Amino acid sequence: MRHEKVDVIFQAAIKVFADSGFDQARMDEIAKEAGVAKGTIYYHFKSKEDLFVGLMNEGVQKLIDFAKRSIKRYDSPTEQMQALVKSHVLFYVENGMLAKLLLSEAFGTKSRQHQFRMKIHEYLRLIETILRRGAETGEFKVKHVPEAASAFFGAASVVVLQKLYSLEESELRQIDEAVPQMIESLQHIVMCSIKNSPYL
Amino acid sequence: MRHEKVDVIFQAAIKVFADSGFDQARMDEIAKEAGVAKGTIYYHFKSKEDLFVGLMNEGVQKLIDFAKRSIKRYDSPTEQMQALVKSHVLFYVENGMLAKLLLSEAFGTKSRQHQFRMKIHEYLRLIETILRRGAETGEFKVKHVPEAASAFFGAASVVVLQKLYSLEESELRQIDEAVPQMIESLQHIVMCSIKNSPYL
Amino acid sequence: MRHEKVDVIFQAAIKVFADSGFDQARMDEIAKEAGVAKGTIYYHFKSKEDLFVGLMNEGVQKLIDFAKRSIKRYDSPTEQMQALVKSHVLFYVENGMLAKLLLSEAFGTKSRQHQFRMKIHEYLRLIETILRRGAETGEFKVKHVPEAASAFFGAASVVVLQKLYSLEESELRQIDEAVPQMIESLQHIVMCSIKNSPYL
Amino acid sequence: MRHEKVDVIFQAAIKVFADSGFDQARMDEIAKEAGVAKGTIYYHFKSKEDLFVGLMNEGVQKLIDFAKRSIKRYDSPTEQMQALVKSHVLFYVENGMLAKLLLSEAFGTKSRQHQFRMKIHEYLRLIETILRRGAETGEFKVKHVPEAASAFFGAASVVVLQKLYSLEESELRQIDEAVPQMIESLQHIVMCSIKNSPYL
DNA sequence: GATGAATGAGCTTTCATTCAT
DNA sequence: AATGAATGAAAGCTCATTCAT
Repeated sequence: MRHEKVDVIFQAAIKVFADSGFDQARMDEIAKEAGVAKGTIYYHFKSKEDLFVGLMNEGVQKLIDFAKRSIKRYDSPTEQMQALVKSHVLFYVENGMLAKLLLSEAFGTKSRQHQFRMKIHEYLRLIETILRRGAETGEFKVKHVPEAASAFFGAASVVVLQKLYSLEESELRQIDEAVPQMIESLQHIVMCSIKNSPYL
Repeated sequence: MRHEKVDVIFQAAIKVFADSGFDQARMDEIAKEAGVAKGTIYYHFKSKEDLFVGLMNEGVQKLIDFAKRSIKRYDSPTEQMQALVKSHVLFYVENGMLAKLLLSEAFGTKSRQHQFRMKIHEYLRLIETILRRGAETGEFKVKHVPEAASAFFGAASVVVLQKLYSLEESELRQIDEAVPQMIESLQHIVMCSIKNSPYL
Repeated sequence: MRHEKVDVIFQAAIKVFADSGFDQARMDEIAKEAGVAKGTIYYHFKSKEDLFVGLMNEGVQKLIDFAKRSIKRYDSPTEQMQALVKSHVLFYVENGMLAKLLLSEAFGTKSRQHQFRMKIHEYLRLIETILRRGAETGEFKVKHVPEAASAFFGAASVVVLQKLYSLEESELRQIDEAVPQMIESLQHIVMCSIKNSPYL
Repeated sequence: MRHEKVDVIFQAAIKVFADSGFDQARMDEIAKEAGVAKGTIYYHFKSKEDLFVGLMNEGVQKLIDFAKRSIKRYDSPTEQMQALVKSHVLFYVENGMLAKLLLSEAFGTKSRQHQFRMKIHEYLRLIETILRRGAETGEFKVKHVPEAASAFFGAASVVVLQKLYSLEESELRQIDEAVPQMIESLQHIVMCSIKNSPYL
C-alpha cells in the first residue's frame, strides 16, 4: 500500500503540472498545495522529473483502464470502437490537465518525454488491437493500422482541448453540453473511415 | 526589407525553440546558433516571449500560405480538401520543429499561448471554409464543422509527429518513404467522414 | 527572535549599500561580505529593494531610539535640544554609512525613496516636538517649525559628512578629535536661532 | 565657442541625470532627449562619467556665479550673507534637479564624487570668505568657520529639497509661495548664529 | 519520516561602449 | 561629424536540490 503522503503529493502535483506544464511547475507550489514541506517530496521522489514521470504513467494508466472498462461491456469491434471514442472524450473532459500534458509533453527528445511516449504507446496499441480484431471479423477495413490509431488519438485529443480552451473561464460549465456533439463528430469520423461497408 | 540579422536570429530561434520548447530554450543557445551576440537578439526583439510570438506567427502564416497555394490549383472542394491534407503532411515533414511547437505550445493560459491559438485559428478557418463550400455544392455532408476541422488538424498533426518521433535518429531518412502512406491514411479518414456518398 | 542569518545579511548590506549606494551595490558583494550564498539573501528578502527598505527603516529607527534615549535624561527643552544635537553627531560619526545613505537616498521619486522619507519624517517630528514644547514654555521662539527642523537636520548631517570625507583614509582617527568642535558649532547655530533671549 | 551639439546634449543630460540620478540615467534616454544618436554623445564625451562630471561642474559653477552676482550688489558682510541665503534658495527652487544631485552624488569614494566635492568646496569657500570678512569688520563672530559654512549649506539644501518632495506633484506650484518662508527661516538661523550682537 | 533554511548554477535582461559606415 | 547596429560583461533573481536537525 502506497504511503499516505505520496498520494497527497501526487494529487497536488497533478494539479500544478496541469496548470503550468512541466517547466513552469514549481516544487514549492506542489509542496504548498500538498501541505507538506518541500523536503518531503524529495524524500519520496528522486527529482522533479521522477515525480512527473510517475504522475504521467499513472495518468495514462487511468486513461487506459477507463478505456478498457468501457470496451469490456461490448463484444463487437464496432461497438467497442464507439465506446472507446466516447470514453476518450469523457476522460479528457474530466481530466483536462492530463489531456494538455499529453500533447505538450509527449513530443521531444528528453528522456522523460521518451518514457511518456512509451506509455502513450500502450494506449495506441489498445486502439490498434480493436482495429485489427475488426479487420479479422470483417467489420473494419483499415489499410494502415498505426497511422489510423495515431490519427484517432490526435483528432480526439485536439477536439476536446480546442473546445476547452475556446470556452472562456465563465462558460466552462457549457463544456458538458458540448460533450455529446464532440462524441458524435468523432464517432462519425472514426466509423466512416474504418467501416467496411458505408456508415449511415 | 527586413534586416539581415533578424532572419538569422529567426532561423536559429525556430531550431532551438523546437528542440527544447519555450521554457527550456536558452537565449544563449539561440545567440550561439545564430552566430550573434546575445545583446543583438535583444536589440531586435523585446524579450524571449516577443521573439517566440513573432516566430510562431510567421511559422503558422507559412503553413497557411503553403496550404492556400496548394488549394488554389483546384476548384472542387473535394480536390481542395485532398490537397490540403497533402500540403499539411508535406509542410510538417519539412518543418517538424514547427509541428511540435504547434501542439506543445498551443494550449495553456499564458498570453503567448492565447495569441498562438488565435493564429492557429486562422488555419482552422481555412479548413472550415472548404468544408462549408463542399456542403453548399452538395459534395460534403458535415454536421459539426468546427469539430471536424479540429479533428482533421489534430489527426494530421499527431500522425506526422508520431512518425517523426518513432523513427530513430538514424532512420530519419525513411520519413520520406512514409509520407505517401501518411497522406493516404489521412485523406482516407477525412474523405470518408465528409463525403456525402460512400468513399471507396 | 530574528533569525541569525538575517542579522548577518543586514550588517553586510549596510556596509555595501553605504560604500556604493543603492544602484552600485551588488547582491553578490553583499552575499560575499555576509559569508552566505546569494540565494540565502533572496530566501529572507523579496528583492534588493526590500532589503534596502528594511535596512533603512531599521537604521533610522536606531537613530530615533538613540535620540530619544539622549533626550529622556533632560526635562527642559533647551537641554533636550542640546542633547539631540550631540546625539545626532555621535550617531553619525559612529554610523557614517547610514549618514551617507540618509542624504543620498532620501530624495527621489522612487517608491523606496518615498518610504525612506516617511521614516526620516519620524525623526523630524521628534525635533519638531521639542521645538514646540520649548515654544510653549517660552524658552524658544520659532516661527516656522518644520523649516527649522529640516534645517537643523540638514546642517548636522552635512557637517559630519563633510568632515568625514574631508579627512583622508589615514586620518580617519582624527574624527574623534573633531567631534566636540562639530557639536559645539551645531549647538551654537541651533540655540542661537531658537532661543527667545540672546544666547551667548 | 562650444560646439552646438554639445549644448544640446548638456541640456538633455541635465534633465535626465536630475530625473534619475547618475546610475539610473540611461545614455539612450539622454540621446533621445537631445535628439541625437547615441554615438554622437560618445563623439563629444569620453564616457557617461565624463559627461556627468562636466555637467556637475557647470551646474555648481552656475550656482557660484549666481551667488556672486547676488553678493556683488552689497558691501557689508551682513547684507551679503542674507543675499547669499536668498540666492541659494532661489537657485535651488529653480534648479531642483541640481539640488538633488548635489546631496546624492556629493558623498562617496568614487572619483567623480571626489571631483564633485572639490567643486562644491569652491562654493563653501565663498561662504567662508564672507564669514571671515564679517569677523574682520566685527559684524560676525564665528568660532569654526568651515563647520559653519557646511552647516549653512546643508541646512539650506535640505530645507528646499524637503519642501520640494513634500509637495505632491499637483501642488508643485505652491513652491513659489513657500519661498519667502524658507528664505526667512534660513536667514534667521544664519544671522542669529553668526551675529556678534543679538539678532532680532 | 519530515522539515525548511541554505545553496549556487544558471537564467533573462540591461546598457555603456565601440566601430564600420 | 554623426550614426545606430552590434556587443558582451554583468546584474538581479529563480528554483531544483541538499542536508543538518
